[in-house]
Amino acid sequence: MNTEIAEKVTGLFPALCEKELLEDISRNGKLMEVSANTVLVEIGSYVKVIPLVIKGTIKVLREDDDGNELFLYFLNPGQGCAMTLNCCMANKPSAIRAIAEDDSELLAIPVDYMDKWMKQYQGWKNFVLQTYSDRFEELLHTIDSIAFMQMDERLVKYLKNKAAATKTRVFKITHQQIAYDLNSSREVISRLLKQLEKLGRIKLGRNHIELISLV
DNA sequence: ACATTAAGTGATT
DNA sequence: AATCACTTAATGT
Repeated sequence: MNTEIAEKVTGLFPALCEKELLEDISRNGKLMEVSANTVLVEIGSYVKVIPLVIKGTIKVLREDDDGNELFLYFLNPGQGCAMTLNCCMANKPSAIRAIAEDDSELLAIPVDYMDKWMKQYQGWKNFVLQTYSDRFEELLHTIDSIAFMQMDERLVKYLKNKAAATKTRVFKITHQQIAYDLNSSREVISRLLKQLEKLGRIKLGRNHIELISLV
């Protein structure tokens, strides 16, 4: 029994605290460290492990037919990837790409245990359902923001989101990358960022953005 | 000093 | 809000 894993899971995933489940997890899960920008799940790939986030931030994004990307959401410690759960159970290729936003630590659970644990452990089942539920809600918000919100609001939301996920107010990022994430164009992002700077809500520099007051 | 890349701008759709 | 064509500024070699 790997106590390191057990401790981390108890701390971050209270839903998974059943004794036998905890033992099962610590026996079969593998801790892995990934550095920033590592691609964890590629679109079209078949996923064989379920990652639970222990430390860091994972960015989940979608891509359209032309290869334009669209940022969906961040995964933080204490969360698992709903898409992965989904794909694993249905044995379908991934519809999303997941990349490490920061240096992160994951607990990888082999998919083979999915079925068994779903039946065997109430806590695991609850965790899976909760994960689905959380993401579903999140996705609805994302849809709202694409369908109904203006770019400026989406940008502010994106910045806030990123700040919350990475727990920092200064990020190293280019306007172009934000444009990719939001499926917009660099000029539009630059102009909107400029406005925010004029309002004193952020501070701009080459390759970095500092958040001042994003209410 | 020069090339490269990020960011700013005005005009057009 | 996106795209184009161009300028300006910062950075690496």
